[in-house]
Amino acid sequence: MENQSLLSPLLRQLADIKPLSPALEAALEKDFRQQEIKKGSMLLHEGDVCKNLWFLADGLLRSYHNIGDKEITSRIMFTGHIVISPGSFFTQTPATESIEALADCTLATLSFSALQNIYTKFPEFNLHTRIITEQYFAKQEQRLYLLRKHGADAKYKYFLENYADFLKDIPQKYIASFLNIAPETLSRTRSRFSKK
Amino acid sequence: MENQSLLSPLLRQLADIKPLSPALEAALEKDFRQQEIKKGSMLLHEGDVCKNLWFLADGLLRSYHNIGDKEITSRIMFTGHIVISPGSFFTQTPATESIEALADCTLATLSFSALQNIYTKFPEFNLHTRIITEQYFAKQEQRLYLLRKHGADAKYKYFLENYADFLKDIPQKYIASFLNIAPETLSRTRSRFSKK
DNA sequence: TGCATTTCTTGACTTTTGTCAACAACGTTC
DNA sequence: GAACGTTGTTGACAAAAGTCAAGAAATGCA
Repeated sequence: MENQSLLSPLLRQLADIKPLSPALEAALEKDFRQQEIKKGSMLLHEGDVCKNLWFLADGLLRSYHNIGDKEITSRIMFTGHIVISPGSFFTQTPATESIEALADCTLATLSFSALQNIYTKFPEFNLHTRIITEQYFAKQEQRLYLLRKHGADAKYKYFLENYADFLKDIPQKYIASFLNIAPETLSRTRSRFSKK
Repeated sequence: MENQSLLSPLLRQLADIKPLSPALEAALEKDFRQQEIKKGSMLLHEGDVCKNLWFLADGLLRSYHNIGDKEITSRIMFTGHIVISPGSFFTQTPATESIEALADCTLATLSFSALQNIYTKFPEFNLHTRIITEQYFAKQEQRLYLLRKHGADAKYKYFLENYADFLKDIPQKYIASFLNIAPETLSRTRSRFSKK
């Protein structure tokens, strides 16, 4: 990858877990390639295999499922996130979700096969990804907790306390979808909250 | 651990990922200890740090959150599962969930610190746990998908297709809690389904 | 700046689910 | 096998959220 600074936040994140050998760092810089996508375009289509891992150097992404005739937002990912469709990437089977860009994005892209080669050549990299997977796992738990909350008010309150800072500039319809409630319900909940 | 056969399903699972060196296998057999708990007893209390990883050699466990005045089931774990409270175990911070035994259980228990020692002595073990964490991560996604489904009927249908085989002998009130619906609603949904 | 599109809000209404209560079914224990 | 506690079912009702529709506000684009 030519533009080294794009990858440096990720490399720093990895080095914080355990310093990377120069050879491993060089391999990562070689195998990640830069990718730009425009707001509104799709990074992954439901049914396709997620063949890449992305580091979102800048921008905003949304993953969603089509359930019946409506879209339900599974995750919203912003600058600094490592992005995959987990079930699809890990097992290289068709994805059940799509990923779209909510803003122009700059990505660093690593293919599944390149990652496997890195694991083979640098077995110590398993430590880094083990820990990162654990971190994202714990985040998923928090997400599950939100969805289990009863009542739009409780969900919105939890959202304010745990996600609002990150998801400040996002259209409300996506927040509603993230909370798994109708946009109208969110609108009413918000006006009820602001009256207090 | 004296009773080697208790651990062998886990060792086989690990060896399927990549064969274990005899030294690593010996270390695991040494550090895992056998533990029995009775139906109804607690394996982990909300607020405590999850200091152990368990391999559920036999039995049935349920994890749940106390939300408001009611319990909401997060997971149901049966024979063969690796059990932790993820957010708590990975970061050694207080758990937000409790784990109770729905049946008499036989467990193989590994402490967090023993696991860290194993990582230090056998860095190659990170490969195994990286892959296992990925597998459980993908399962969580499926769980999230269920909770996002709208309507008791759709949830129950998804449950039948994806979980029913595993959760056959479990009281319905826990299934209802697993689906995040009231037991009465599940009862009505079931009777509606059986009429078709 | 002005027009067009999208998003947000509000109201009226419908549908779904939760709640409470009574009772039936089941399993356990003595 | 009788009495108990637990679990599951059913009904009536209340509460919550979804839906549809109209208009306001915000945004994007020419």
